[in-house]
Amino acid sequence: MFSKTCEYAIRGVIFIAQKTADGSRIGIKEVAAGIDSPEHFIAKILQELSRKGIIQSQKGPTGGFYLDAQSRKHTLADIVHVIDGDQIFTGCGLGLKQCSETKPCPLHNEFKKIRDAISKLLRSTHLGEFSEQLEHKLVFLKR
Amino acid sequence: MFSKTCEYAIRGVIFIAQKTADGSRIGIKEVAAGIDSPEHFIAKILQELSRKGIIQSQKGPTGGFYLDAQSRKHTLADIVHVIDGDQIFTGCGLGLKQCSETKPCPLHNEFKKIRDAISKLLRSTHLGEFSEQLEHKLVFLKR
DNA sequence: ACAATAAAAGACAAATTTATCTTCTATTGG
DNA sequence: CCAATAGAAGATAAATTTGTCTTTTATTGT
Repeated sequence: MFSKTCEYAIRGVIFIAQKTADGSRIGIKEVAAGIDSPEHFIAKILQELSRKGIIQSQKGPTGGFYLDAQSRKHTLADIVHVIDGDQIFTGCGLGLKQCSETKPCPLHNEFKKIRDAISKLLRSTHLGEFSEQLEHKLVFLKR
Repeated sequence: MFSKTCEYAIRGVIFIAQKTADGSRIGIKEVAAGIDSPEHFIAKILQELSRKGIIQSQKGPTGGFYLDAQSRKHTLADIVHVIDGDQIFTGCGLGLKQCSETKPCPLHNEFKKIRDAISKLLRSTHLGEFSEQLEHKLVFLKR
């Protein structure tokens, strides 16, 4: 469904949201350990999300990653869009570029329903929700 | 959603179903041209599906690929299962191996609905349906 | 039996994704 | 201002997926 990179991205951001609900920052090593991912790999991913304004980062001592008020309004769809592009939102299930409403592949309408369900889910899940969850179930972000 | 290999597989089998609805056989070159895929690549995919009994093949002159009565009862789910495994049917959307009903990831229940919709679609689409379609819209299997 | 045909199989190569390692830059506290 | 800290960035490498090429095997019609 998502690339591995995107899976790490979502897990990482959820972890950050949960761990920095009080406005504090969290270091990359802690994130990597928290979601059981390669440190430098998740670092690059978070840098990308930071550049795009989906999350915030701060260099130097006491630095780390966190979410500001604006970021908490972002959705999972924003993350997926930055990392995997819009393939999952608009792409044909059979990988056909020319597939469209007017020239549909044999499964176009069926796939459309599923794509729409995925889009709706991702667009309606805001990052702030994860900060607000009382029971974080952190262990379940590890593989 | 699917690997490229799996996309080719589905497109290839639909094409074969449409082209051999009369019980005839179709050569690998024609299939490759028909779905705009690398010849040897789709060949390997169809060989695998043939070994697993999802489609039939015949060597030698007048040989080629086709579907028998039994194969027409197979579903898209069977193809996906052979090529991509059961990840799409049962896997966690965030790639977590330990994610389950009792230890769910933060998106488990939401992803479950989507997985179920995909499963239902794939399991309910039988290969025979494509043989029976009057208007084949063959061009829409090409990229 | 023989030559032609077409799928099967195996080796190899390119491309993409995933992961690692090293160096650079910004920030903080003393 | 300096040393320590921590993210940013770039280069490199491993693994996986995708694609290509060559040889083998089975089948057919003559």
